[in-house]
Amino acid sequence: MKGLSDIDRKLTKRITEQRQLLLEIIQQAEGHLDADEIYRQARQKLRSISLSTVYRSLQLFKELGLIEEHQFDGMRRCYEAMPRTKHHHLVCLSCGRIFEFKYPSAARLKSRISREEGFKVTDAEVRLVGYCPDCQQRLSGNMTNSKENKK
Amino acid sequence: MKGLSDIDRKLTKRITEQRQLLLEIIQQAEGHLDADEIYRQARQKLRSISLSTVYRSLQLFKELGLIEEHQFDGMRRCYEAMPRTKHHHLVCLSCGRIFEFKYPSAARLKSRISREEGFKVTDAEVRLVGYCPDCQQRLSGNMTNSKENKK
DNA sequence: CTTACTGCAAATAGTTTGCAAGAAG
DNA sequence: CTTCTTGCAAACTATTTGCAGTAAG
Repeated sequence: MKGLSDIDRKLTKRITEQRQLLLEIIQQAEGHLDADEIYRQARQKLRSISLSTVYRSLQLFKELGLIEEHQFDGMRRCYEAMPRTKHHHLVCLSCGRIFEFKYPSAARLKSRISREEGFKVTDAEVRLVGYCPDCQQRLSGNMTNSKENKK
Repeated sequence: MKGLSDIDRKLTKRITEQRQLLLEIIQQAEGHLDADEIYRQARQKLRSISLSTVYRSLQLFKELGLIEEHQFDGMRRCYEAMPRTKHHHLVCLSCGRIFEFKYPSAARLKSRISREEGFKVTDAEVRLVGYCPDCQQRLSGNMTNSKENKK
């Protein structure tokens, strides 16, 4: 016991090879990666890395505000480097890919609800689901049901 | 084999005591229930019902368009009777309760994205997170961390 | 009889945790 | 040496599946 209160604990975060690598992978990625994809990519550079390290690092990055975590209905969680500009997501029900779009009006909604409902809104996210141009084409052409891609 | 193609199978859905009970519970509920809560409520009326029946019925109701499934980041899935009027959700980060609000502009966004991006948008959902009036009060008053309620 | 539905137990998927060893300050 | 981090294996949680028995048409 050194006289430190509970609040003061966990001060020193080390920059390890693993963490550096993982963060790099997330930041280099154009899109959104799930834990397993990050793990697979990391193993190509650092054979010995473990899945728990991935999960623990993601947790840490989240706390530090370096990345953002999303979970779209029914899908596994995915991560992206903290975006400089706020955006929203469009999920394709067929191929599972995630697209982004801007929607500045969300800020207005946020303050409206805060004002009208007394709810302190910390974040507003708009999620659209549907079919991307590619999949619309593919699905109309042949009847092959291709829903199992991202399983 | 009766000459039925794959598409023709699974035609007859039976109305069983279990299904009736489960649907009733969901429809009577004011808010959103998760599978386990539905299970617990169902057992009070029908002791022998099993959790897998609950899951299988939820699946069925979803397919039939009788209920809607939601999954808010990190939380377990929850269900509500198919709402007559479209609404969106506000999740309290402290107590986990889910509130609803209307946002007609979402329809406009939906058609805008369809038009501009060639994405066929089937649904638009706005999700706000933050702190409900009750929790704001409670959290400012005393420092007792009450995040574990809904765990 | 044939098909649908159920409860039970076992399987899965994704994620988290305990622990002992190792590396950093 | 004290604290932080890691890999491994085991634990956990939410959900799904296989199966044999039962009920319904």
